[in-house]
Parts: sequence; structure tokens; C-alpha cells
Amino acid sequence: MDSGGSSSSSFRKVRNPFVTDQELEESDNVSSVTGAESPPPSTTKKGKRSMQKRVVSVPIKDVEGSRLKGEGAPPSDSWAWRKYGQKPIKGSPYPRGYYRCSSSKGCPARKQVERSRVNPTMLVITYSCEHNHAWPASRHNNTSAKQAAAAAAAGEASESPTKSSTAVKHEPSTSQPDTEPDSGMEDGFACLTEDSILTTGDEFAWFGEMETTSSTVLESPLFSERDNSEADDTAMIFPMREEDESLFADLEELPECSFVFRHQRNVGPQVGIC
DNA sequence: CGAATTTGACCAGCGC
DNA sequence: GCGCTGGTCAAATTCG
Repeated sequence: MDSGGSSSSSFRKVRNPFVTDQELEESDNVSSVTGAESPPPSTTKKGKRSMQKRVVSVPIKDVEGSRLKGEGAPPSDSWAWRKYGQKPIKGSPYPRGYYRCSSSKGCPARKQVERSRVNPTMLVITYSCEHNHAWPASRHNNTSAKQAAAAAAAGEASESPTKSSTAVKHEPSTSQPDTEPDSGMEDGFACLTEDSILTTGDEFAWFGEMETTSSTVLESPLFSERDNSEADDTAMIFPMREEDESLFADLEELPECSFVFRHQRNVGPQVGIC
């Protein structure tokens, strides 16, 4: 990841204050997703480098805000993650945590959480979207997710007394149903399509997570075009299409999420805490 | 008691 | 071909 990085990529289009060069580099691997060509890398080491990902940055500050055990809160999405490893990354003073989706058995989804080298105030979370399974309607509780993220935040962020941000990367794999390039959220985040770098402001960091999970919003062209939208962080994320609506219809089951999205659709900057 | 987290070791891919 | 780095697995420990 680090080495072969030839920075290019569509991510550059998406100018985000929270997106660091590093993240951009990493997003290199992020092929334009839409096209499903690479074989399901599965969790084997073989395809690890060819995996597609999504990057989202979230302010650690936000994370801290939800600290539960005094460790660090999870940039948690609505899914359960189990930490299966942690490694120091060369070039980065902060370790990278590896999480596996524990929402459902056999779920291949993974995510990596690390602190941005460039901007220690940001957490870089890489989502490996290989979800083929359908997320349980009720999903699981955030407990594990929180803990995992918390650990991540703590592990990577604990060193910083100050608050920071988190960045999240997503690696949607081709194994996913590529029915809707624009609305790949059948599987929750598995559906993150397109290269989307999600960055969230302090206040909506958590929201960013959610979006990541539910994607779509982030990938909107509008989003990328709004690169210089100063205080429009929130508003810029809410372009919703009809197809998306149907997708979000699913969220109705999720009070918290539905709440959020509804607000987005109608207003924008309204955020509810999930 | 069960589940999750942590740490170390091993394996594979990529670059030089 | 060798070395380096990243990623995953497995065992042990800790917390709920």
C-alpha cells in the first residue's frame, strides 16, 4: 500500500479538508469500484493489495466524545467489528488496527483504523467492503463496534491528549452486488461504491461513519464538487436520489439512521445522535 | 462462562 | 533473488 503507491486517482477530485495526502495515496488502490473486475480478494493475503477501499476521515475529537471506557470511542458505524490485529506502520508513528466484521458470521468485511500521519488529528479508517451478506435488519448493537473503534481510537489516538479526527477508508470489493453503482448500500457499507472519501467535521464525524456505512451520500458528485464548500460540510453530503431513497427505506428500521437521513434529505445540517 | 481484545509469529506481495 | 512491509491467524489474557 504504501510503497507501490502511485498517487493519481480520482480521489484528488474530492478535495476534503480532512483528506490528507496520505489518504489520497492510499486511496490509490481504490480503483474506481464501479467496475467489478478484481476477483474477491477474500480475506486471504493474496488479494490484499488489489483490494478496493473507501477512505473516510473522522475527527478523533468526535471519537473521544463518545468514549465509553475512557479509551476512545469508536468511529463506529452501525456494525460490529472485532479487532484481529494491530501493526505499526512504517512511516507512521501510529499503529494500524485491523478489524473484522462480526455482524454476521462469515462476513468478509474488514476495516483498518489508523491515525493519519499527516494529520494526527484524523483517524484514517479503511473499510474493506466485501460484504456479500445482507445485513440483519436490526443489525447488531454497537457494542463491539464501539469497543473496537474505541480501541482503535485509543490505540491510535490515545497517544494524543488532544483531539483529532478520524479518516476512514473503504474497500468495496467486486464481490458485491454491483447492481447500482451509485447506490451500493445493499449490504450496508458493503455497498460503498465509487471512490468516496468521506470526511466529516468534528460535529458530524460520527455521522460520517454512518454515511460511510450507508455510503451514497459521500459519493455524490456534488460532494466532490463542493470541495471548497466551507461551512457546508453537512449540506454538501445530502444529495439524495430516488434510488437512494429506496435504499434508505431500509433504514427506516433504524430509528437512529432514518432519523439522520430524513433530516438530511429535508434539511441537511440536522443531525441526530445514533 | 463467554466473548472480545491484545500481542507475537508467519505468510504473501511488491519493490529494489 | 533478497529484503521489507503489510495483513492475517492463533493463543493467551482480560472484561462483561
